[in-house]
Parts: sequence; structure tokens; C-alpha cells
Amino acid sequence: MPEKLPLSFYGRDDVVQIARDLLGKVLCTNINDVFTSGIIVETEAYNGRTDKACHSHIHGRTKRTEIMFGKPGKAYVYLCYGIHHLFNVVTNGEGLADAVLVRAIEPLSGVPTILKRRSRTKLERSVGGGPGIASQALGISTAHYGTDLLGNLIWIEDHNSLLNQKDIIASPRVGVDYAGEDALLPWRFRIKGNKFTSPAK
DNA sequence: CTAACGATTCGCT
DNA sequence: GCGAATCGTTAGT
Repeated sequence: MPEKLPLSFYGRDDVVQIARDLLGKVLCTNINDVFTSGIIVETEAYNGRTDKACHSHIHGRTKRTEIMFGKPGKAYVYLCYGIHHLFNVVTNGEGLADAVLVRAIEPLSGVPTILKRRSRTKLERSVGGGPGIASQALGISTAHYGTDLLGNLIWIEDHNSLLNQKDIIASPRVGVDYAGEDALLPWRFRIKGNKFTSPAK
């Protein structure tokens, strides 16, 4: 049986390393008694203290970002453009506000349900590729803000799929040009050649 | 209380 | 490939 990632995985102090490690892991949800899961194929790291692109840095500690300042292993779901639910994993210790954004997943279990949620009929990139898309595919919404990833609603499993380091592509993050130099940091990771990740640059 | 903006997506040319 | 849609949160009056 696959093992659920322990709190110690999220509690480490290197958010970039955690973002790398999350690639190939399996994100599972049990929403309304419907089980779906997907392999994490693209992530993005946000460092609350040094990264100007991070919400916790832009806005400081607010009602919305507060969960990032709390304990690790929680879900931070942010509503973007009024429509898109972006799913993040809170990492590191209390008060540090680090987080990893899950940008894309490859549908694994409950595919029919995922296709239905996305109003698609075939497994194509538009099913799991993209931050808001991946969340929707697994049924994650702002209602899951602050969900404990060690519980039985949303969690991440380790399927022991060891990735070769050369199959991990690091690149600058997109949509964060306002962050100046920090927008150039190669903190976006994806699995090489996976059809559900964003097109290669 | 009111105004401005965004870690994006979808549809049309 | 490019431009508009859309609404909760944030910050300012």
C-alpha cells in the first residue's frame, strides 16, 4: 500500500527541495465520498521570507494568507481572478509562510469523475494541466482552505516512483513579473516530457 | 464604504 | 497566438 506523506516531509526548511520531491507523488482527494487522485507533474515553490512573489510577502499576514504562517501540511487554496482555485501545500515551520503550488496533475484514479468535472471526454492536457485546472479536476475548492493533509479528505501519497534528476526541469515562474529579480528564480519544476505539464519554453 | 488588482483560462481570429 | 472575462480580497478614503 502507498504511504501517506508524513508531517516531517512538509516540515523541512527547504521549500525548493520539497517542491522537487513532490514531483511524481500522488495527490488524492475524497470529496463528497468520491475518490480521485493524480500524479503531481508540475510544482512551484514560494518562500515566504525572501521571495517577493509570494502572497505572504506581498500582502503580509492577512486573513487570507494566515494559513501559510501556521503549521505545515495544510492546504492553502487561493481564489484567483474570481474563478480559479489554486491549490498550495503549506511547508516549513510556524511563522515562516512557505508554500508549494501544485500546477499540474496527471489523472490516476477516478478518471471518469475527473473528466466529468472538467467537462471533457478524453485525457488531454486541458484535463489536468494548469493550476486552476488541476484543482478543479480533483474537486478542490476554497471550501478546502486550511484542510489538514494528514487527514482523510485531501492527502498526498508516495508511490515510490523515483524520478531521475535529469527528468526534472527547473524554469522561471510565470505570471509573477511584478516580483522583479525574484521572478527569475528557477523555482518552477516539472517532469520532462509529461503531456500534462505546460508546453516547454 | 469604495476602488483596484490578480500565482489564469477560454474563446475567437 | 492574443485579448477579454470575472469576483473575492486588499488597501485606501
